[in-house]
Amino acid sequence: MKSEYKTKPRNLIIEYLKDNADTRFTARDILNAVKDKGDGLDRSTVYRNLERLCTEGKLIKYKEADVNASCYQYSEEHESCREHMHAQCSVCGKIFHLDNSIFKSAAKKMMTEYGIEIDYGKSVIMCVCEECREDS
Amino acid sequence: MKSEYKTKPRNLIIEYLKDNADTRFTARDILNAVKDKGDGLDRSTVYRNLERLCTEGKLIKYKEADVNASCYQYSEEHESCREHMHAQCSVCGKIFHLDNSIFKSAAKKMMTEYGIEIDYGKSVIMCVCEECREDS
DNA sequence: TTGCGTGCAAAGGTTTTGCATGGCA
DNA sequence: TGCCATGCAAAACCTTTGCACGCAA
Repeated sequence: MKSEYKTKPRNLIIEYLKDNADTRFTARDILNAVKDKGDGLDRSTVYRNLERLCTEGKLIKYKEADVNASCYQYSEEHESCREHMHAQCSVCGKIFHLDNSIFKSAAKKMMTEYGIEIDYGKSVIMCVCEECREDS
Repeated sequence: MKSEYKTKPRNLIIEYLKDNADTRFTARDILNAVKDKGDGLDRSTVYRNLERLCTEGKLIKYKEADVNASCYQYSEEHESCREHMHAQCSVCGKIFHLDNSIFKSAAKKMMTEYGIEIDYGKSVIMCVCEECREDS
């Protein structure tokens, strides 16, 4: 891993991530937010930084059926997002970090019945959260 | 729903779907496959047909983190792919249709611990299948 | 004949890449 | 000074759309 320099663009991006922890956002969201603050930032810089953060495991990258762009999600509390499963509300997009123990029984059955082994870090279960159920 | 015409391009696409049931593919995969067979087919025709098949519920459309293009999946046997969960091998892309009963315990815990309700039809659990585990 | 489907071309959006410049350590 | 990161521009992709033409029923 290359050493890392602290630069203004990078700080702006990190700042955005911290302000938007546990929600989904796209590269464009970051660009717009930074622009609204009066700062400038180039697309390629955003993409390169997001890419790096993903490689370092600090960020999750995924795609949603209804969204053209890649979505990202950052979480300060969860260092090991590659090791547990996530659930996402298909209405509001909120993300939940699921404890692997929940799937103990399911994992066993998936292995015996289908011969497959869960890849927890890459799995996202779609769901509807409490708030969104109440709203409807 | 408009009435449906049987055309050569549409047949080529359907043929591809049947030859590639239960695997993921992109619009480009279809274009390439058809081109390799010596036939011609336009991008827009492929997209329009895939769109229609999705609307009719005969095809599932989804996106993967590592793949830029939309992925599709067709299954002859499973009419109700919107009602059960799927698992996909992150190595070879093979898709498995999971019986919802497997998640009985997990679903209960997700509800009590996180207040979330699984959306089976939209969920895809990433996994590694038996063959791919043996290969590595 | 009617109207649906196709091919073509163009456009819009996302993401990547090469390169020279600028800035951190 | 020596790298690393940035900005800019261009290009590569994916996907959608308008339109005229062709073809199935």
